[in-house]
Amino acid sequence: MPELPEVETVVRDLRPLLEGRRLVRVRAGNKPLRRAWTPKWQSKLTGAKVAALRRRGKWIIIDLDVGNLLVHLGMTGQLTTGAKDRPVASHTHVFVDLDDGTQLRFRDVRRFGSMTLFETANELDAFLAERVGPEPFDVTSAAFRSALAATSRPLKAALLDQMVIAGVGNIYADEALFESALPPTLPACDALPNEVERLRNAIARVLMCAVEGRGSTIRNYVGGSGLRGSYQDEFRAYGRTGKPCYRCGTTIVRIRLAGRSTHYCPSCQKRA
DNA sequence: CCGACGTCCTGCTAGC
DNA sequence: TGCTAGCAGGACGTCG
Repeated sequence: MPELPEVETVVRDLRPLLEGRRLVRVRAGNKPLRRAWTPKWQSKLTGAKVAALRRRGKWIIIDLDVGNLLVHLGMTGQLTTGAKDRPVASHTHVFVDLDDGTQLRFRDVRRFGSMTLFETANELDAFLAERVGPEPFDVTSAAFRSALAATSRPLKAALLDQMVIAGVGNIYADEALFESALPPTLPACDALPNEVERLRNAIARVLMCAVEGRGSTIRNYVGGSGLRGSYQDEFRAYGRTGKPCYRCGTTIVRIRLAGRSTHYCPSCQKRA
């Protein structure tokens, strides 16, 4: 469900509610998540103080004085706070009581998400280093160009690769490709330098606008305080199968690429 | 090594 | 109305 803008929104929402708080009690259900929850973490986390909240790619990092909690929302994950006694939604897997009487909850219907504790910063950094590449707002032209030059996969597949660029998922890959008027099927290594630069700028622009709109709510995404996003109203390619292209009027088509639905305009997402 | 593809899981809906 | 195939903001293991 969540890509960079949604994850960033959750982090921004939760930051003022979590930073400086102490964890009073931590409880996890027994249904396994993507990465198994270890029971000993419960005691390890009790009394821990939240130093900071940050995002890396699609990962949420909760820095504590006893280590770092690393959260991934997978497809359907929700991380929210609120009154401890609010009704418990189905598929809620982790409950964290805070010292101000509120409760942080991790809910994930499909359980593709995870919440794990790293006891040292080194372990966390090593874990992230092997699966998260440059942030889209920081990546240099040269780095992005060489990452794309190194693969023959279609552009769409390359954008979904978190080591190529962190935080882009199925929606924003389609939106950025539309914005830069590039075919999703183009082998990444065939993209010309000016095309790569156009794509890099489009990714940053699309993600920035989406963050401003608090992400996209298509199905069940909610921010840290339960608010929905609005960027779904700005989609120009994703989910617009059969509708006219905003640029040229041609019907937007959907194909299967890299195992994912891919939406694009067959007429204007072509090379000059 | 690289890339394509299946799998994990549950719920919703389009289409018969 | 009722059923079911197919699909869903992701990541990773396996196979060729």
